Amino acid sequence: MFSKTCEYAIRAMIFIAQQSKDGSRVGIKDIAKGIDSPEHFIAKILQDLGRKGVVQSLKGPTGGFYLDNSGRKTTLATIVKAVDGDDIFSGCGLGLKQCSDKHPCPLHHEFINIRKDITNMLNKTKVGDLQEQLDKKLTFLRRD
Amino acid sequence: MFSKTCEYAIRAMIFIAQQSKDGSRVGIKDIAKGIDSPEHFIAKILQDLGRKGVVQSLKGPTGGFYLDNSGRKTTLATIVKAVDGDDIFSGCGLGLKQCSDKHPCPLHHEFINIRKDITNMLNKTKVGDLQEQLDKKLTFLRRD
DNA sequence: CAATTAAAAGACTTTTTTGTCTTTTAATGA
DNA sequence: TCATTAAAAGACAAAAAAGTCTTTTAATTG
Ligand code: FES
Ligand code: FES
Repeated sequence: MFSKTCEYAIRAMIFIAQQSKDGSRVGIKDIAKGIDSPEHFIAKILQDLGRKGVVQSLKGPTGGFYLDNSGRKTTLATIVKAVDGDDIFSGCGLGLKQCSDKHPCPLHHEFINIRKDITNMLNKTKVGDLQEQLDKKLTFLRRD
Repeated sequence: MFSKTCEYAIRAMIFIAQQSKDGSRVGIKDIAKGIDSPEHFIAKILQDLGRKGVVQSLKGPTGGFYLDNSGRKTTLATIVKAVDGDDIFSGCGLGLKQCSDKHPCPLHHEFINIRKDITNMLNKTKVGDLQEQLDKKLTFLRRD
């Protein structure tokens, strides 16, 4: 469904939202531990998201990654598009070069419904909402 | 969603169902052309499906790949499982080692609905059904 | 301003996926 | 039986994804 990179990205964003909700910042090492990902790998992913304006960061002592109130409203769709591109939103399920109603693949009519559901879900789900459920210990970012 | 290998596999199975419906067989070259895939790559994929009993084949002159009436009832789920494993049927959407109701990731409750829809779709869709729509030129296996 | 801290940048390696090529095996039919 | 045909098998290569490591840049604080 999503690339590993994208899975880590989503998990990291939720973790950052949680850890920075009081206005503080969270470092790469804590993020890597918090979401159980390779430290240098998630660093690279977040730097990329930083350049794209999806996450904010600050260097130096007391520095780290954080999300402000507007960042907490970021949807999963924004993250997925930034990391994996928009294949999942508009690509053909059977790998034809173009998905098209006029020239549909055998799976098209079944697939577009699923694709629409995925799109809706990603568009409506905000990082902040997921972080709130995490705070209530209703969900988890890693398996211990 | 699916690997390239799996996309080619599904397209090839539908093409084979179409070309062998009169009891004849279809060769690798025709399959590769018919679904616009690399010839040697789809050969390897089909040999794999052959070993797993998902497609039938015969060597020598007049040989090739074919599907009998029972093979035409093969579901997409069978093909996807044979090629990509069952990650899409039971894996966690955010990459946790295990998907679990007791220890859900932040996306779990949204994700399981989509996963269920995908599973249902793959379970109910048979190669033969897709082939019939292809015959009526309602759908296509390649872009020209 | 100097030492320290932490992200940014980027080179590099490993693994997986995708794709190619050659040789072998089996079936057919003249 | 022997030449031909076509898949099976398996080695090999290229590209992409995933992961690691080192050096540079920027912010903070004493
Ligand atoms: S053409 Fe394949 S999903 Fe639309
Ligand atoms: S735990 Fe992530 S989808 Fe179920």
